[in-house]
Amino acid sequence: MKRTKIIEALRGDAGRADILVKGWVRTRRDAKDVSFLEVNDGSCRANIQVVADAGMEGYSLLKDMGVGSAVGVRGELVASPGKGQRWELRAASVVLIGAADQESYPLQKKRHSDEFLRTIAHLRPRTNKYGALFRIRSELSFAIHEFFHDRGFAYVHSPILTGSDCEGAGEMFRVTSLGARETAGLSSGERAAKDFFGKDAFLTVSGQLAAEVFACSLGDVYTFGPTFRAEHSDTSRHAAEFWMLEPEMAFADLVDDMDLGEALLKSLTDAVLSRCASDVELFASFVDKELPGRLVNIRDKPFVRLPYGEAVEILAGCGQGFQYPVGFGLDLQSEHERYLAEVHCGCPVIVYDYPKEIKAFYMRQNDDGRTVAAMDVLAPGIGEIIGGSAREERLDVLEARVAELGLTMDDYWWYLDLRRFGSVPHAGFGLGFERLLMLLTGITNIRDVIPFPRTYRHLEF
RNA sequence: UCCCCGGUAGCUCAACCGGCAGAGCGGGUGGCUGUUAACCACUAGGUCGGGUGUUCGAAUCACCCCCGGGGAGCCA
Repeated sequence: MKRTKIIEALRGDAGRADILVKGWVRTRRDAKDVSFLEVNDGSCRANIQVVADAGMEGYSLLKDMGVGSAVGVRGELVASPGKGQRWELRAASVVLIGAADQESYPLQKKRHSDEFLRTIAHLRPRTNKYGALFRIRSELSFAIHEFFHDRGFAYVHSPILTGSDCEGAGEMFRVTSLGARETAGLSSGERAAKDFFGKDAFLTVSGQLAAEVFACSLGDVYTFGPTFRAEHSDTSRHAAEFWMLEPEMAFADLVDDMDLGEALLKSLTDAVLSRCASDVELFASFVDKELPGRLVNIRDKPFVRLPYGEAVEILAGCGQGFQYPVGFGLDLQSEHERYLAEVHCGCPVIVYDYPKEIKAFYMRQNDDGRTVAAMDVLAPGIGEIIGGSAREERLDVLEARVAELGLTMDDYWWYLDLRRFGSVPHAGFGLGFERLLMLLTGITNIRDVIPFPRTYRHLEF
């Protein structure tokens, strides 16, 4: 007999004579001649209540069906006479699929701390909170593909391995197939020549350059995949491996870029609100009481758009005592970003036209000669959630900027070729997927929104 | 890398000014005629993160180290 998923069993409007449910026991309550099993199979937040009467086939197995054990239950789905659930499964027979030793099973019925659950990342998805979280993560990934697919964007698989050591966004992990013995005594150049690719190889820090290439051929594209940073950042918002979404549009300017970013965030927020209502409710109850209001706010209220110069004036004149100085040419600090989003605007805010000194070389220079067409979306509680720009498509301007900064583009002849042959204005942005999840769930530590977090000094599981 | 807070039973935490190591939950055993993170009774369970020092006496005070958390910088 085929198993019925619990989400399916609980969704109907009628009882069912004979179904088979499989899942893990969340708790068991025994009375003298009847036992109640709460079984969860991960398909939804809700458990199904199994009622097992003495004398039922397999009743003697019940004593081994403790918390965490895997069971199969066949029986009749009937309206529940008890409070707390609409349907229950009146068991005709039960089987023990996989026992869980009660003395050593680490999950208890009661709430655990996030810190403890991180030490058992292989079991934490079996808890209500992490089950809900990882269902949302999955739904959100799907919603991203839907959003772009509906708009005619092509999904580009940017490479994970790269031979370029300055994609422009931080420290990189070097990849090698050589052991210590094979490299002993070699210079770095000799070592690179002997290595797998005949040159140094790294894990990518961004798919942007590949996205630009494909935008300048397929038009509208996006990349969505893992990226890697070897920075020694040890904070609740940084991981060494994280997922990044990077759309890129040809024939587009900064306004198009901002429009896309705002539409994307609104669409994804709506998707989570409408498709994961029960899971969102869990986060509203146990993680962040203000979550539903914040999500509705993101979905419904137009984002404020603020030129960097105005943002600086607001910060300088607001009377707030900031720890770091405010002034044109200085980068916005966390405290400034949060003031703008949380206090001044009360909703996500897009700051744009930043001084060129504090932004990357590839960003398109504005006519004022001192700013670039860059934009950051700052979200309440999180800070920067999106960072993007129009790209410098004018070869001479780009080369001048590269020279000015003392960079070398030797490895990027192909990137410059985009500006040599049929160059077009184009724009895009990067969105940190984990940070988006934090924004949409209220979870405050990045290690708790990724299945197996990789952070500085931590590589478990 | 810097600043702050913490580490006591499997988990979450108490232990006041230095004086016998505690509770709830979880586990085990037994009980209970429909329970809702059930309930009742009994019970097992400790290198007080590690080291050094001060003291008649250290979970408690001092110093060093390890680990965890929060914040900052950098960023996504």
